[in-house]
Parts: sequence; structure tokens; C-alpha cells
Amino acid sequence: MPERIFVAVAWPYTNGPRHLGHVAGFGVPSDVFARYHRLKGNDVLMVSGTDEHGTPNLIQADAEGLTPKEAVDKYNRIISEDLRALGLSYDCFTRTTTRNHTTVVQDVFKTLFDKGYLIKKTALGAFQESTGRTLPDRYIEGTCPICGFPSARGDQCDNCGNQLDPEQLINPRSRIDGTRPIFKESEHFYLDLPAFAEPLTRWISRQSHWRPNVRNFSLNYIANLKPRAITRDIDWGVPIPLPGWEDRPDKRMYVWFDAVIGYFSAAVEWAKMIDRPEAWRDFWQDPACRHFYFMGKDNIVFHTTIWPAILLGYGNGGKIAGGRGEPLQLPYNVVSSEFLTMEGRKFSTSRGVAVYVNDFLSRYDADALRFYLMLAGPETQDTDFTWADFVRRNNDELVATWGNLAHRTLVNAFRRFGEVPRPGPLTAEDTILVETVDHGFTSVGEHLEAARFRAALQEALHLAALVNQYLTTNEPWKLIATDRERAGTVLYVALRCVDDLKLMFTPFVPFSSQKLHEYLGHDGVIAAAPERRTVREEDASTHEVLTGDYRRLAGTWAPPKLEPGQKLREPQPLFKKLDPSIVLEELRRMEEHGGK
RNA sequence: UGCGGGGUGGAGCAGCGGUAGCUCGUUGGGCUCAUAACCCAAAGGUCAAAGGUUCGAAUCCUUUCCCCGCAACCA
Repeated sequence: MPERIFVAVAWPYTNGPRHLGHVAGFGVPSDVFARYHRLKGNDVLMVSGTDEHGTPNLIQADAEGLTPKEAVDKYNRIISEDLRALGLSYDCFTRTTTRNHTTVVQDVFKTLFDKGYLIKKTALGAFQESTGRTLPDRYIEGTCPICGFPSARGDQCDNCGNQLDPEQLINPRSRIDGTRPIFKESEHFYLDLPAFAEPLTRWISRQSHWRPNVRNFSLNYIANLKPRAITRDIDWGVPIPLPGWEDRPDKRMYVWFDAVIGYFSAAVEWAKMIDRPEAWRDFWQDPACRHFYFMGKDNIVFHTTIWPAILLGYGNGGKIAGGRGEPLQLPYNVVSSEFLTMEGRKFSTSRGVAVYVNDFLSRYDADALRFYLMLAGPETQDTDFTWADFVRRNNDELVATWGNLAHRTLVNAFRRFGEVPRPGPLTAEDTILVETVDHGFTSVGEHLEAARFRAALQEALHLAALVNQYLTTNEPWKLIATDRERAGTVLYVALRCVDDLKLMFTPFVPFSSQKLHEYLGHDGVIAAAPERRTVREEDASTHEVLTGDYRRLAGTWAPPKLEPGQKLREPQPLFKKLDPSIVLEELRRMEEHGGK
């Protein structure tokens, strides 16, 4: 029976193009997961979008001499094009500046307010005089009152390590424009997190399938919950839907609050987009629908405590859910990644230690990157991206093991038979190989189910190696002269296995799997590509989303039928071998951009 | 500084009380349908450091060092 699977992917921030570290952590893993579930025949909804409000976006806009809207438009376009080119199959990759998102966020806010989960409090905040905007602690610097370090930040001194409050700094100044910040009292709404401590504790305690560290960490965090501000003094964000607040240009929702609600609003948008405006309920109000969240490790508690608290508070209330159906679903699991470093250093945009996705894809294939990230990426611990390792894994593992298997099998079969050969009687060895590879749907599938992507890919590669071994031992290219039927049988068995493996590799390397599908003489799509589409909203505004039709696939997560006599198409190598000289080239390129 | 995670051959990982194992890479040999797979052999680790428990420790305990995240109005 098909299951419903909701795949929620972290929202990239629009203050610049995204680099490999960003897509390594959540982009590619979530897509592999979604593609696997679709092949299994499950009903998948995968959503995300760009996170476009907040101070860093404003600062970026100022730096480029753009209005905030112009700047986020620009980066939304770049980022969504990157994700499309990577083949990330979102059902709805949208943005936080849409009409729909505003409506949903305001509904959640209003509902929490009506239910008494919001607290009004006054706190001392720092402001930039020129703009009247809040100045986050880390954007203030000054002389450390403890050690005298002249460039201590408002939250802590990098020299002596002491934590600070920004008003303690001597000669505080804004890191944005150098002016002296003003400290004044300001009134804000806080989410009453302690009110949810008990239900959250009960809920998390039951999540025995979470990784122990995620669970323990979250329980530990809940023990010290404090109310958390959800509004700010800023003019770029979702307006606060309360009398006396909604018309104030200087008060907006805090960006983290509006962004996290995107998981819900994007599903609502998707439902409208497919002209079934209630369809989001299938995913958000069906207790059997499992929600998987993909993010970097720095975001875990957000998704295990703060976001669930908002969902618990909202329940099935508000205008959107409208008192109908079940309360909104809580996360089933959070799949967090560790961090990727770049040639031994942290990614740093300002220091030029970064490889941007669009830049990377202008020279290398998406599948090569996807393969590398899933095999050597930061799944369970921080890992280092090096160009040398990228080249090696591409050439020695992707090209040599899987690409070569597919190619040698196809080339031999195509040249000698032109079609899938009709097999004679299968030997015990033939049968065992086919059964072993068929079993991959179980073994690889179990790993994917549990989000153990590296293990899943290794298992598929291992099976490919077995088929390589089989071919070498049975030598159909020699048999062809003496025993054409046996040669055909061996090639049939190998093609059968390649057809199996094609499906197992599809979630990882969709572009080449689709090509292979066609070389094998099949029709239809097994790896649907996302596309950008324009959405028009009620207020006539438009924006672009990344979406696609992924529901009618010409393949399922099970041994396919490969009919003898099916015409093969002329094969081409699936992957490109990389010249080792690119390692130096890329390192030089990085240095030119300031990386040292 | 607190809390949590991690430090095992060149890389990625497994082992979690009985004197280190897997995959890839490296070196030498064989074979060759193929974007060279496959086969055979070999090199390479004082398991971050020190102390302790034990007949015996990557494996348990203590301390230290290093990396990372959270605490910190960063999203």
C-alpha cells in the first residue's frame, strides 16, 4: 500500500549564491530520499524555498545597491536555477515573499496569539540610527571591556572568548556602516515555549527511532526552554496581523519564525498550484503521513523542539486548517547532516573559500557531484571536499565501476545482437547473480529507508562489482565465436542486472540513469527533471517555483522486466572521466578568488 | 566556561573487553570486450596523548589536547 511521505528541506538563505556545502547537507540527500520513495510508489510531497527576510538579506541588498526585493529576486533566481540544474525534484520550491506565505504565516501567528501562546515583552535592543532597524549582536563591534581587544563583537570577544552583551562594549559601532548604535527599549511578541515543555518532552520521549544524540540533545534543550522573540524592529518581513501592529512599518515577524512556517505554507501553495486547494491536508492532517526534515546539524533543535511547539500550538486551528481534520503533523524524523569543509578549511564566502554550485555545474556534471556528495559527503561527520578526491572518486568509482559496467555490457550486446538477446537455459551461477542483484532492492532500499545514503550507494556499487566480475569470468566477447547462445545468455543476464542497478542508482544519479534507461531500449521517464514554472497569485502578483511531474514513472523499486528482443539504442559512455590536471586548475582558480 | 558529538593505515568507515578489519586508493604481476573491469600478491596503523581498572583495552574509568555544533536575538 502506498505510503504518504512529506519531505521538508531546509530553506536556503538569499544573501548570496549557494556553495557546495549547502547542497551537500540537505539538498542532494533529500532528493535521493524523495526519488527513492517515488520509485517505491509512495505518495511524496517535497517542499522548500528561499528564505528571503531578515537582516542579512538587507545588508546584502545594501552592499549591492539594490532594494531588498531586487536582491532577493536575484538570488532566488540563481539558487532555484542551481537546484534545478542539480536535478533536485521539489514538488514546490517557492519563496517566503509570496502572498500565500504571508497569509499562512499570519494565520499561524494570529492563531497562536488567540490561543494565548504569545507573550508581549519589552527588551533592550540595539538599533542602527540611520535606518531604525534592529542591529543583531553580531553586527555590532567595539572594544572589549575585559581584554581591550578593539574588534570584539557584540555577542562575544574573539580575542579573550568571553561572552558579552553589546551594551558593554566600549565605543560600540555598527559593522554595517560604522555608526554608533542606539540602545532602547522595544516591545515584542515572544513565543511561550515553556508552555510546550511538557507535551514536547512526552512526544520526544516516544521517538525511539531518532538517533540517540538527536533525542537526548533535544530533551536536554527542552529542560531549559525560554520564551523566544518572534517579532523584530525591522521593515523587511511579514507584517504582524494585530490591531495597532499591522500598519507599523518598523515591526515585522522575526525571520526564523516566518521561514520555518514555510514547510506548511509551501504545501498549501502546492495544493493551489495543482488546482486541488485542499490537497495539502493529505500530507499535513493524515496521521499516517510521515514527515522527514533534512537540514544541517546546526538546525536540529529548531526542528525537534521549536517548530513542533509552533505546530502543537496551531493544532488544527486558524483560517487555513479551519478547525477541520487532525492537528498538523509533527516531524517523524529529522535527518541532519554534518558540515563540509573545502580543502581543509571552512567554507567562507568572504575569504573566497567556496565553490558555488552554478560555477561547479558549468564545468562538471550534476551526477558527478551528486555521486561524490552521497559517497563522501558529510553524512555522519564533517568531511573535507578536495578536488583530488573528487577526481579520484569520479574516475575510479563512478566511471570505472558503474559507468564501465553499464557501458561494456551495452556495447557488447549492441554490437553483437542489437537487441536484448534471447537467453538459453540459465546456469546456477547466472541465477545466483540475478537473485543477488535483485535482492539489492531490499538491501539498498533498507539503507535508503533509514537515510543511510553512503551505505546504500556502497551496496549498489558492490553489486555492480559482482556483475563486472561475472562478465570477466564468462567472457561473452570470446563465447560469441564458439557458442552464440551462451554468449547471448551471459549478456542477457548482465543486461538484466544492469537494468536492476539502473533503478538502484536512479535516486543518486538521475540524469545518467535516465539515459541508460533509454539505451536499454525502454521508453518513458524514470528520473523526472524539475522545471521552473510561473505562479500567479490571487493578488495578481507572480513568482517562479521549481516543480515537476514526478508521479508517472516508467519504473518501480523492483526488478524490472527486460524483454528479449527489445531493441537497444546505440550507447554512449554515461559519465565523463576527469583529467587529473583539473585539480591544480581548480586550486588556482580558488586562490585567484582570494582563498589562501 | 557549560551541554552534546567526534578524533582508528593516504581517504571514507567498521569494531566497542580477547593483541585491528572493510571499501577505495598505492606498489608489483596476470588478463583485456570496455571510459579497463577482473584475478593474484604486497606495502601501509604504537586505534589523538597520558595515567588507571583487568590475566588481557580502540573497546571500561580518569585527566589532557584537537575538531565541530548548541548554549549566544544566527537563520
